Amino acid sequence: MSYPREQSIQQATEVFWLKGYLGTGMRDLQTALDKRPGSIYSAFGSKEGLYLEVLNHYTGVLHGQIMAVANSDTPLQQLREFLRFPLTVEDSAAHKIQCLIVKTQADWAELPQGVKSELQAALAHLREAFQAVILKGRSTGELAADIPVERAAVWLQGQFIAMRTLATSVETPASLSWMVDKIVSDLNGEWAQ
Amino acid sequence: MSYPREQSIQQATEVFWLKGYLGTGMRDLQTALDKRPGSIYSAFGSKEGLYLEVLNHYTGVLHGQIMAVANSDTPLQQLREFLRFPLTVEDSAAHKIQCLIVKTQADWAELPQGVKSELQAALAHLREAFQAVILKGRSTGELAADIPVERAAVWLQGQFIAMRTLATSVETPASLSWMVDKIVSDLNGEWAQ
DNA sequence: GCTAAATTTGAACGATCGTTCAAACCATTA
DNA sequence: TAATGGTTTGAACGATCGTTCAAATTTAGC
Repeated sequence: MSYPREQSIQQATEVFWLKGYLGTGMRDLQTALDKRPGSIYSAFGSKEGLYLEVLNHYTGVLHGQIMAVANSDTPLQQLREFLRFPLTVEDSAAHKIQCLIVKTQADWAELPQGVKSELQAALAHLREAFQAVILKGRSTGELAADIPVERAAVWLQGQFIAMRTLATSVETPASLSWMVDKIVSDLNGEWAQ
Repeated sequence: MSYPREQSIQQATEVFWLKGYLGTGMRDLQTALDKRPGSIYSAFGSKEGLYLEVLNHYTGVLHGQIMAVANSDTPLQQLREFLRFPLTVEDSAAHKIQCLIVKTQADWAELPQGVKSELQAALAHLREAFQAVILKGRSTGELAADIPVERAAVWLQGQFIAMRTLATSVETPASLSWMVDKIVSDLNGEWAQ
């Protein structure tokens, strides 16, 4: 009984990811989920409620991917693959290059309070995962022992945003893969205090 | 007679910058410009037409700022100040931290074609300015002679996006000013081919 | 097979969207 | 003063927005 709910969340994710929170209408969602408005409202309460579930699910998956990087034996090597992956999606899924969280963040002033706070929480949650990557890299020796962990985590999140934003505005995202190497290289660059 | 037009564009910029293209309604604009719908439509044709003028004006100003960096004698020093500046805006203007172009880019799938192409052009135009900064830095010796110019320009645009996006989601943007130093330092970091 | 509870349906609501246009207004010239 | 040409006005349009809810349908228990 809660299986179709999971399915609805995935279909809604597709729409929100493509059109954004403001740009997605209830009628888009009715089409995507093949459900009438009353069903959606009885299951999720509101457009915001549905989006919050989408966002939480999305964040959980992304967090899991980053933690898998952190938990590997060669985190920096895995980080490379994690960063490179979105550059390789086919054209038909080009909207998936940009992170759903960053995309929604852009509409900040117009978002309902519930979405705002959940976005903040999602960003903080992912930052923890990036921090775990840094810590693990330090323990495997792939990163210098004196790298400032919190700053590096923020910075890494920034590089993640930069690459994915640039990639959305470029014809062949894969041509940006040199940036992955620069990110990893700069991680071991200067961190002057 | 075209002075109030300039003024209207500036007032419209404020609204679009705060609320985004989708989030801004004609009624928001009517209030901000203190004009009735007919006046706005006779002057700008449509919401899209007004936004295009806003975007072009905005891009021109930003381009000018970056070119001023490129034309200075110490471009890297000026780049520092250019990058640091948005981190110092007062709370009431927090929406000005994020670049209007990047903000609008996030709504890509929902934008009218005219806005899409103008956004692409704006990004390319600014990239040229960043490229001029790199070239000048190379010629003053602040940058290594063998730095890959085009890649560095793209990368610099990415760092610009990263910093401003991170800064919008942080309580005290000024606390990110260490990132400015890292950007300049990484500019002289590895650019392995 | 019958009943009760849970779920789904889809027409319809009021609000707001971008936009239009006849009428009112204003400045300039005759 | 009267006529003219350009602006500005603001009520109103059709479309779409998020949402509601009584009725129809499906499901579960006996």
